[in-house]
Amino acid sequence: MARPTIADIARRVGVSKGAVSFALNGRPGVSEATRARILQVADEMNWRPHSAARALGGARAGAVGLVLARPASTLGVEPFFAQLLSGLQARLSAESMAMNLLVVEDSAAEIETYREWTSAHRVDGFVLVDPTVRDPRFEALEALGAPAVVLGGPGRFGALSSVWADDREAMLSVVDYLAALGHRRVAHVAGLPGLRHTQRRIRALRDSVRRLGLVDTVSLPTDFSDAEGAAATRTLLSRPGRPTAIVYDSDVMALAGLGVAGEMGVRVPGEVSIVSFDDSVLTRVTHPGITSLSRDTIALGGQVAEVLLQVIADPALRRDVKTATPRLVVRESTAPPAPGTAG
Amino acid sequence: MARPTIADIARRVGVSKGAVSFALNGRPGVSEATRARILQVADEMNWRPHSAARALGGARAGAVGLVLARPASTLGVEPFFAQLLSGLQARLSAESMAMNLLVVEDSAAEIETYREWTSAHRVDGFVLVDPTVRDPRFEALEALGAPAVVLGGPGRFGALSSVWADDREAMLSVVDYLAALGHRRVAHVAGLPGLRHTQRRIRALRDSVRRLGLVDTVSLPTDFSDAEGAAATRTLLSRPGRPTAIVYDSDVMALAGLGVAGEMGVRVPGEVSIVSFDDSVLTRVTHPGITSLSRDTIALGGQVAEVLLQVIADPALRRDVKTATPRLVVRESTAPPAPGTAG
DNA sequence: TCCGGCAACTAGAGCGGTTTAGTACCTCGG
DNA sequence: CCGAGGTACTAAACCGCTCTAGTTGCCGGA
Repeated sequence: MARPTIADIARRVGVSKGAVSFALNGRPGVSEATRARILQVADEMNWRPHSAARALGGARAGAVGLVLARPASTLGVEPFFAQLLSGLQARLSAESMAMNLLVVEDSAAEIETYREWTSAHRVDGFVLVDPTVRDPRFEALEALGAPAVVLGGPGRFGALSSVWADDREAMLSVVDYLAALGHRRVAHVAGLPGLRHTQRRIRALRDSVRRLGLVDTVSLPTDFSDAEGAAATRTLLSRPGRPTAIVYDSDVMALAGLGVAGEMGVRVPGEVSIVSFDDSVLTRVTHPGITSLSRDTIALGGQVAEVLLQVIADPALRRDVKTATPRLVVRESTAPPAPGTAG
Repeated sequence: MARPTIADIARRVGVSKGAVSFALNGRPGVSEATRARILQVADEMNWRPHSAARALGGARAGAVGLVLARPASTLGVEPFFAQLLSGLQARLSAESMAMNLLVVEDSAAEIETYREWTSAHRVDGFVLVDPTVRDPRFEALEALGAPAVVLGGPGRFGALSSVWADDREAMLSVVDYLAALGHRRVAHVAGLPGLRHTQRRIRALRDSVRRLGLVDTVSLPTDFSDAEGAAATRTLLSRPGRPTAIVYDSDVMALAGLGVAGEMGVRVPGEVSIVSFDDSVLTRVTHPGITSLSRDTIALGGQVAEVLLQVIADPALRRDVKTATPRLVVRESTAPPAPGTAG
């Protein structure tokens, strides 16, 4: 027998489709005896709901959407997304919610996908990542009236809810640590300049200069690729008055930087200290291990999912959840600067 | 105005719903003039198809499913999936097909997901990865009659189509290269022992012993994690008569192995050569760079998508596509063995 | 002139659920 | 013994789209 429908169950039990629907959805209108009988028959017939039919009636789609406007190559190397994804799904699957994932070219395509999926009732809500400085996605999503959660830093995302970490505080803790070790020339290999968190980190570093009396700090923007991370490192290490410590916005770039230092014969941490803003297996596995800011990305995914579920349940709701600030895990890539270089 | 339906368009143009449906789907039954008018109005009203309604009629769901039964932590570190994903989507999005992704605990949960998504018409077909030696998923999918493509090695996957690479040939090419450099003691840090490709690689290595007159080859299975990769490396390098070359089944493990060698003061490639079975940014970025088998994973994803689309279009079809065998990219982690260690 | 055939369209059933309006029956107070 | 009110159910509309069967009008051939 092909897929059974509630009509099949109704016939077999000898009740109406409506009664079956009530019973299967646990709502009042049927006696306990009838409900039990219907559930038993549904189970025997191996019935499963037809999500399309449900969605048609205006009910939940039973899925959330995540659209990424990042080049595929960038996606590949960062553990961040995979971990975020599994954290999201751990929470979502408890609610039998699926996840629609799409990788697109740019944010225009991303917005078009939001339109299509909303119109098509394909998803009940969206997760947004990588908020940029003047991000057209917020307005578009608000216009669509689709529930959404932004994963980003502090600040406003239109009327959208958010889950955020304090990048500023994290950067300050890194620079405080380096300054305490005696470093005065700290450089920063940043990520995409358009991203909000890149801006926040750059600003936090600049503020540290004044506060801690550092000299000569600089932030070089990159596209997060290993190639640009390596190039930026090469630039920094070739300068007269080279930095004694470099902070990288991602673990892949930190790793690339470590490679460049080795290549140039610059000892780590003897001549330059290295800190990564992201922790992952990569930072643990290298030799020397890389001092990193560590956070529980899987838990972060769970929090995002939680907030999204709440917003889906009550679209009028708006929540802004601050997550734990990443803490610094010290490994072998950081040490006090060599005497004579610290000026 | 809320989301427009084809009925709204029909009313506005002054034709029936059926005519609108014909026009929008590019099928005969309306004149060119009417079709143009309908398309124009649809565009003006910003109409988008409601995929649930389409799926209800028994038509395509407009999505494919990828269910991964891997621990989230393993997922994170390998660029492989992200690249595969983007390759899949590049091809699928040309057909406006979306992708439903789910990470589950084990293959029982995976099979249950296949049941649910098939019943619910949520997807039109599936991509299967990580085929194991006696894999229950093939039978389950055949019973469901769902179109599917297995990404794996040569061999039968029940009646399912497949896209496969020749692991055996790849392993042989690695061992040939190492033997040509003069290595006689080659070790292998393998992946999960239950996976078919792990078995094939182990067998290929064993066969090389006889063919090339190597001594003392060994394959240590792992769970693909950096921890087990490091542990296996430690074991191998502590042995009397330690190997002069180690082949790793993944880039993360090769990286971990490189770290362990550094820790133990074993020079790479002076005292031990290292080869990774997977190429990615990680192998390029380290110092020394790791010699690796390289393949175009994004293109691979495209091929899988192509075959899946064909099988969805004609479920009776069965295709087995062999992909290009990975080619060896030599970097600095391999060299002839030091004199006196090669025996 | 009439009819067959075709192009261009319409009407409406159907997909598998949900939901509302309505009905039959039971119970209980007065 | 009657009617109000609650419970347990049925019938059917409805969601947006597809697709089949039918209808209309026009053209060309005998």
